[in-house]
Amino acid sequence: MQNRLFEYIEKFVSLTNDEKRAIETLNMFHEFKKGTVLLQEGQYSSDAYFVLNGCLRTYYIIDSEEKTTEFYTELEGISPKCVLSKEPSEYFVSCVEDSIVTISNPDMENEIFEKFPKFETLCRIISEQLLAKNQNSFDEFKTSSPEKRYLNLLQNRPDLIQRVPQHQLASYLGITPQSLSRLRARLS
Amino acid sequence: MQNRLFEYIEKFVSLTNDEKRAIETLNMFHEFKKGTVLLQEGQYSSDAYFVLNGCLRTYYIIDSEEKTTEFYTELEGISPKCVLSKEPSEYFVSCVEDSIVTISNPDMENEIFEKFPKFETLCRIISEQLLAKNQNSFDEFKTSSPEKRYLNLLQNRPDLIQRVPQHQLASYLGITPQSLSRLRARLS
DNA sequence: ATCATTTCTTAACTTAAGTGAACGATTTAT
DNA sequence: ATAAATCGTTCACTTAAGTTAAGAAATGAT
Repeated sequence: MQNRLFEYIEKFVSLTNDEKRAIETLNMFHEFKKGTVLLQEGQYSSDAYFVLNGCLRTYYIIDSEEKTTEFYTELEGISPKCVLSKEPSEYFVSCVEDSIVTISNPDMENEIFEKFPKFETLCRIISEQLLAKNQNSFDEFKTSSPEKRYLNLLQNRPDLIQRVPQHQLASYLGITPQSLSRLRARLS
Repeated sequence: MQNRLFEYIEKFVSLTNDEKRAIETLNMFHEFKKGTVLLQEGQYSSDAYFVLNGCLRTYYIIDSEEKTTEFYTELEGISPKCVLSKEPSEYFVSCVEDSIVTISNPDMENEIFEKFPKFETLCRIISEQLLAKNQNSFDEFKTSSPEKRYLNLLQNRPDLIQRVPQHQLASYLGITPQSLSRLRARLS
């Protein structure tokens, strides 16, 4: 699993053995069972998650209904809003599957940044890319109908449709589970 | 206008006179008339924009219809996707009002980063914050009905409803201009 | 100032999403 | 293994959004 992390990082910057060792000593690797809640609504937390294996999801509970807003699979990371805002979290993070995840926090990051400024460059680049990607997803969402969004998902993340329960997918698509069920029936 | 930029930056990091002068020599300040198109669909560009005064919007043309996805007003920045992807832009950027804008590009940024590493920290922090903000907006969008989204907008960016044409607001809310018109009638 | 274009609203109609409820199917807990 | 809870689908009904069209209002161009 370490290797998977290093390979990911080396898509952006090269790593010396020293740097790899520095990462290893941080002891960031954690394993969780399906259903484990990593972050609760209302909780203060400074933890960011990076998925090495498995699947996490973020969801709100609104009018006692779960509203899933995002799924994070292999090599995707979540830096929850509450980490930056330092306010209680508005949403939950939990494991859709058994998952292997790294957990880090700003203190660890700053420590690494000081020793190896390269990592700050890494984080800047990744943030910029995630922002562009997120903006793009948002644009696609705004400019598409639920049906188009579902077809899009089939194209771009077919794995999600397999590994994630329908009712979680539904709110991810901005609709009710019933509508998704109908939509699927309509398409076949 | 320079001052407005410095004040913004100094919300994140303090600036020495040296650093201010370095920024000034970059000559980033530009003034545009309402309606000016800064970026065309299909165009390659490495320019990022930061609004000091006025309002920019990003929009797609889909089936010969304009779909507005975002508005950028005072102290908001756009780093178009095509700058990072190095592919032709999928969308347009134009001025909703007469606007004063800084234009920068990765070369300028890297030059500054080398001289003043502090600016890379600045950019990382801003990216991280924008990402969190963008994710939050996306979440709100997904979990709200068009009506709720409109009411939200009234709350959070009432200025936009004044300064921006209805039909541009409509696609920003993910609906047609007719639906927005109806929705407004319904609410009063 | 006038004309042309664009924008906003309204209306009638169609289509799809929300809602509430029911019923197997599946999963989870004991 | 069995009961309980959750999940996915279907149905009938309601509500709202998409679509097409038309006309009034506002804006922009000459």
